Amino acid sequence: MTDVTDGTRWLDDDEQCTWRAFLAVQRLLFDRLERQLQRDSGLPMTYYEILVRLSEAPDHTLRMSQLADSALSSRSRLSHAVARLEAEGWVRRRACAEDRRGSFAQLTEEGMAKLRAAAPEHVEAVRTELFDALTPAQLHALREISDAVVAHLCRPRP
Amino acid sequence: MTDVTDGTRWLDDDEQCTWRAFLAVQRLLFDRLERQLQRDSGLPMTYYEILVRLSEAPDHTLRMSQLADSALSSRSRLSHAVARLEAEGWVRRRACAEDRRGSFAQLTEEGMAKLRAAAPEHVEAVRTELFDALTPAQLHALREISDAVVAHLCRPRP
DNA sequence: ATGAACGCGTTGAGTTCTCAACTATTCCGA
DNA sequence: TCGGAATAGTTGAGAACTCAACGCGTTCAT
Repeated sequence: MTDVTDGTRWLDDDEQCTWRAFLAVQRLLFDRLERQLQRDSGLPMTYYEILVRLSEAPDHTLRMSQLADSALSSRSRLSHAVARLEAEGWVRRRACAEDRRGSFAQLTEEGMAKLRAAAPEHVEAVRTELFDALTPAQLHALREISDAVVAHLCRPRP
Repeated sequence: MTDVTDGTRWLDDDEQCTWRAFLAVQRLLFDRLERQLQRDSGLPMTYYEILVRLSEAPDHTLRMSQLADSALSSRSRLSHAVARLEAEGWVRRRACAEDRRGSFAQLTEEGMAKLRAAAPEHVEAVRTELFDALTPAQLHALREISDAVVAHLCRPRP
């Protein structure tokens, strides 16, 4: 698996450990946050994320494609998600006059209430599970690392 | 949402940015790796992970519960996953004589071949999408941060 | 002015995941 | 040694996601 004759740039032991530790964070942390949010509020994190982004938009309204971009979701995923959020009464779709292919998603009052109810426990979980584990220096490093990776992933594809 | 009278330890602006950047890494990076592996090898990352852990075990064999622990998977998730891997002929289940509730999962030769075929492109993707974005110092920091979070999450629950 | 290419959003089928319930076995204290 | 609790693993139903295909509106080059 670490044969060097095949042109693959395999990971060395250190890199391997780093990668696996990072993978472990990803699984352990997000499984836990997902579970907390589901148990306490009946929402997957991606749906919560959608409510958050809408709550920050002017008039609590965003074009579907802008919402997909800001929630880092595929169009399809967002469509399915908004369908459920609409059925629950937390989001409403509105037609777009300027571009009649498009549509708006708008957070309803009930949706805003739902978000307000869900937020405290979720934020508390993020804090206790992640932030409380790290020193201020580590938090700062995490910020820079994350920004670097995001920039790298969003660069024009080579 | 940032009302301080309710006892919730809200995130300040800096923390908010850190959290969102980290969340973005999680979504962008793992969506991409997942997609690459699915496209090139027809495997979800969690299934790939299972094959990896088995390949590292003595006799390519592990108890289901050990496998679940080492792949950071729930029992149920693992059961479903192994069912598919077995149907593909990549894993075989074996009864456990010492504890007749238990069972072993063993990687087959075909499973090993599958893993060998899938690995190079996946490792290459991990390298180009993550490692190439970071300086050696950042990689080192990422390792320490990840270890700290994992230790924090695995500590005896308070 | 027209038609091809593109963009927006949705849909349906199939896959993977979660949760809760279940069987079967083992452990352990009285 | 008996019986309840704990452990191993599986199952099925339902939720969420992916992919590919689609319908319809817009854009743009000719």
